[in-house]
Parts: sequence; C-alpha cells; structure tokens
Amino acid sequence: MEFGQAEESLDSLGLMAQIQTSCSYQPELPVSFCNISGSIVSGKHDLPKFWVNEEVNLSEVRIGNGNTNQISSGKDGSSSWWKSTSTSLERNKMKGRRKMREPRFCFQTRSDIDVLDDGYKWRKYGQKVVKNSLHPRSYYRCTHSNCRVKKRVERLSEDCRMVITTYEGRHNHTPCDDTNSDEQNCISSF
DNA sequence: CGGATTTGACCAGCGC
DNA sequence: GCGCTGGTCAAATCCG
Repeated sequence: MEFGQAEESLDSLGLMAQIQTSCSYQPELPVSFCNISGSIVSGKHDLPKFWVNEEVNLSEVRIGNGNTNQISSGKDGSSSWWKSTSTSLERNKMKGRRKMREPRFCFQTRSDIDVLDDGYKWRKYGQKVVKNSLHPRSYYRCTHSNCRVKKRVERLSEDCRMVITTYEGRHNHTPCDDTNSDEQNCISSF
C-alpha cells in the first residue's frame, strides 16, 4: 500500500482530519501498516497505526466517487435496516454475510476509551468473547439510515490499553448528518 | 417512554 | 460429519 492509498482509505471512512501518514508497505505482513500522526479526534489517543486488510480487493478500497460503494446500496433498500423486522427468510439472507467483501480498515490506538469519537454515531449490536483474547470484542453499526458501515472494537490481550478498531464498509454520508458540533464540522472535511 | 445496551441463542463458515 | 468460532439477532434490561 502506498501513501496516497492510505490517505484515500481514511478519506473513505470520513474518519479524520489533518492526518499525516507515513506509510510503508510490508509485504511480509498480512496487512499493510501505516503510522499516523497528527490531530486525530478528541480523546486520549496515542499514535494510532492504520492498515487495510488485504483480504479486501484493492479495487474495492479505492474511493472517491467510487463505484465500489457496496454500502450505500443496501441489499434491501431499507431505511431502518438495523431494526430488523426480519422474517426467517430475511434472516437466512443475512447469513450469507460472511462471503461479502467490504472495504475494511483497522486502527490500532492506545486509548483509555473503547469507542473512538470519529464523528459518526454508532449503535452497539453485539459483544463477543473471542478466542485468544482476554477482552470481549464489541460490534457496532452506524445508526445513519442506509449506512451499513460496521465496526469492531477490541483490546489487545497483551496490552489492554491498545484498542483495535476495525471498520467495515464505507459511510455514504458525512458526520454532519449525525451531529452539528464544530468538532464534527472539522472532521467532516472529508 | 423511547432509544441504547446487554446478553444468550442461533447460524454459517471453516478446519479437522 | 462434527465441533469450534465469529458474527448477528432479538428479547430483556437499562438509562436519560
């Protein structure tokens, strides 16, 4: 992964403003890492690492006016997809989820708080204890209508101060759609 | 009272 | 085929 790509990836998430990245592709690693410095978001975060999971086809990672936005075009077009009125049939459709390839980005931060203030509003829909981790993994979805972005948050078992945040999908709206604070205005420059 | 969170159950994918 | 695991659902509960 190259510098520009990382920047675009961040952009696609609408996560941060004024971030300076110095990226180096490390082919020996399963993911590409980027060290990020600069003003991230409010909160006590410490030099997060950023990477794009190579599980994702790079063409899907590309953003901009990307035609790869699989998020905004929801499968059912529901405007309140997280409030499932699902029949068993719809539920069965959901179960094909693991085959889906969404753009996925990870942040590793040192933070006291689990949920980074990225300007979007998240709703927790699950928590799970995962193998080889002392800490449970939390699952969040963006509460915005038609936005299917998900994120997982877990702490490193080796260092409970380290938080791994994995974003899956891309927002089809700006943070401003959720809040109007100055801080979000800043972040929403993406 | 409505929205958010918690938590046990369910289910599909994967490895053996 | 079976068991394990991760991801999601949804009812119960919490909270402002």
